[in-house]
Amino acid sequence: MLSNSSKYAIKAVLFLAVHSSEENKVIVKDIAKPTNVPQAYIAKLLQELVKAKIVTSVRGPKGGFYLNETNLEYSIMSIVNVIDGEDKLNSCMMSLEKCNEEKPCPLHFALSDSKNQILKSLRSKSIKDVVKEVKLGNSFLPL
Amino acid sequence: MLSNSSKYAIKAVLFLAVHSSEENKVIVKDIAKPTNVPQAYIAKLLQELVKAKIVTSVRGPKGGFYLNETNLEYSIMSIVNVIDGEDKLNSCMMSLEKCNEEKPCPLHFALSDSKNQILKSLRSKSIKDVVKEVKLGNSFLPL
DNA sequence: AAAATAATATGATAAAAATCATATTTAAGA
DNA sequence: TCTTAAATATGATTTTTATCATATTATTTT
Repeated sequence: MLSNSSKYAIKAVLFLAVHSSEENKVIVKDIAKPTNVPQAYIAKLLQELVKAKIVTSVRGPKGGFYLNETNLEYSIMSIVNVIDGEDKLNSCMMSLEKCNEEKPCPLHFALSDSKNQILKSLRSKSIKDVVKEVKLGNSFLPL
Repeated sequence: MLSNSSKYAIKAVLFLAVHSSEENKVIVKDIAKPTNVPQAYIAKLLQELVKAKIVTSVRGPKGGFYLNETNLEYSIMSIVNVIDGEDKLNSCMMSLEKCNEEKPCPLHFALSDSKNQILKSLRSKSIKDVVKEVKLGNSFLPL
């Protein structure tokens, strides 16, 4: 459902959301280690996120990555969309072209409600929301 | 979430559930075509399903695949378990080792309820149940 | 201006998943 | 018993995904 790449990207963004700011940028190495993601790999994903304006970067000494206020407003879904593409999550779970509400496939009712709920959650939850929960101690970040 | 292989396997099994019987066996070619699955590929998956006793096979002329009464009792989940392995679906959606109810990861609440619901559906729905729904016209089989 | 430090761009390699091909075994029917 | 039609076993190839490596560009500091 979520690709490895998406999971990595989410991890990196959440890490930045909690640990970075414009005054406190974080370099790839220091994102890779605590999130358990190969450095060169996360570097590549971060580049895509920067292009999509979900993450902010500054080159050179004292440079690094951070999330600004605008970045924090993005939804978790938007991260997935950038990395895996828009349609990936939106299709029938059996990958059946012809499946729809009028002609549902045999697993449609078993799966689609729950899947839609997942989509809704990912769309409605912003990065900022997640940070809030972590700060309140409702969820945890050993990524 | 579901691998391509699992989706193919489910398609093949559902096709057999509706179109086969001991008196009316179906050969790979005639499973591959209507389900839109490459023949050599589905043949391999069917072998695994036969080993797991979810599908019955007979070799030689007049041979082929079919589902007997026992086969029909298996759940959709059991197909997935055979093809993708037992744990695949049971792990945290972020693939975080340390995520659990006491120390939930940031996406735990957003995702785990829905995911558990999907698991429950897949576990409780038998192949026979699906056939019933198709026969009642509640769902459709152009796979 | 030069040196150092960081991201960025690009592409190579490795691993996994999906797909294809072929020889072997089994059972039916002539 | 021989031929034929089917599954089965095995492994090769291709494609996709994941991972690694390196040269380039931008920015700060000296």
